[in-house]
Amino acid sequence: MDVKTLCLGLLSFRPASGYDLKKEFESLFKHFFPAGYGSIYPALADLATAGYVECEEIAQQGKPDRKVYAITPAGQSAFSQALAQANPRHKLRSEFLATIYFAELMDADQLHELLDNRLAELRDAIAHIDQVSNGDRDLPAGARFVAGFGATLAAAAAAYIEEHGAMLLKDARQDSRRAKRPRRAAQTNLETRV
Amino acid sequence: MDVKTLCLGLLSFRPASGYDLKKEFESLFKHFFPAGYGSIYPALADLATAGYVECEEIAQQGKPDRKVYAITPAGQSAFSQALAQANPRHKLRSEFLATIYFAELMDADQLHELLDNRLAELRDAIAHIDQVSNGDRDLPAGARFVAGFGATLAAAAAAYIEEHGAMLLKDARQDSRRAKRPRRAAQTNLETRV
DNA sequence: TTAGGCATGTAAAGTGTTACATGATTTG
DNA sequence: CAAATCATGTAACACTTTACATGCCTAA
Repeated sequence: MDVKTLCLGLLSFRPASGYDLKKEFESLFKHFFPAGYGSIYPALADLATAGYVECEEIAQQGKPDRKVYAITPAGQSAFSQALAQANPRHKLRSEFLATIYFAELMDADQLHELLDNRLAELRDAIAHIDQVSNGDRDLPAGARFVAGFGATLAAAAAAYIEEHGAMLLKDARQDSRRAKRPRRAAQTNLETRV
Repeated sequence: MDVKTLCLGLLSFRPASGYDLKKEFESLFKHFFPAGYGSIYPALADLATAGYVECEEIAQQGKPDRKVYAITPAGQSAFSQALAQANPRHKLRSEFLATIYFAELMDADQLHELLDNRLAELRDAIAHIDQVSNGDRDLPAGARFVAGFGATLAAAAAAYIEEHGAMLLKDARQDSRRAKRPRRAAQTNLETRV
């Protein structure tokens, strides 16, 4: 399942332009399947070439034509097949964890910042998901499941960092260049919560 | 932080061959930063060209020379800089969740299989992490944090699927072509646990 | 008047995945 | 006897990311 297939799937709900699709990617998909214009526009062009979608151009004043894509019967069946495909993957690549792995080589301030940033991102993600899923009262079951999944995992990640972040700090280097400055880290979420 | 940088980081602990590094990637990194030979070998070649590592070739009988790479001072400082870099990302791309998003377009058997497969993968991941981290009693703090993080999140994901998987099944299509067969799904983890 | 939203795309660069290619030794 | 482990790498392919390129309208 690549961006192209996902676009096709979204078009199976309703016709949309590339711009519209980008907004959908920004809302729920943002945290588990991000995509930018650079992926979406070429994907739509490919889908049109394959005959899976049809494009209606709507002229506008002062803006480029709005190109609204609609799925075709061929597209519907192609998407069904894609859904039925055996093994959808769940790929994670975390530079955050890779960095933490080398915690002993970092000084305490660096580590603090790293953990705090990640915590902030996780809280933003949770807020974002809540906002998106509360905005739409009757979200379909699939969307609700996905939103709940995302929020739950983000909460678990945040809780883990809060509970276990301290164990990294103990071992971390005290960087002499920084030790004399008042500890900026003292005001962080981490310190106040752990 | 790409595969190249991570290889450099691993070499900062001890010298190793590409084959050795692959094994390290298979152990703890497997679930949050996977890499294959196709990434590792070119990475080592690039690092050597950049002067960040040095290679000692050890002749062997019946096997290609074993090339053991060791980090250089230049490599050490390059890696330190990479660690200090502000914003390590945490990238997720889940075809699993993308598929679930379209749950209403799938029939119940398909969904069951999908959820069960994912549950099985999560349990394997947890078992794998436990095995790896119990194998080594005095794992450094960074590694312990990462292992715990992975196991915790996998457990949270599994729990979420067990608790909320049923809400997808209710809405799912009953596929008439399959309805008459004895329900294979009846023996799954999901059914017995939810 | 400035920032943000609307609206399209292209091109190059960067990365990673998969398949290919080879072959001896050890373990069950 | 078969499968796994040891051991290296290349080449093609796929895919995404980022930067570039353009330009009007609306709301604060």
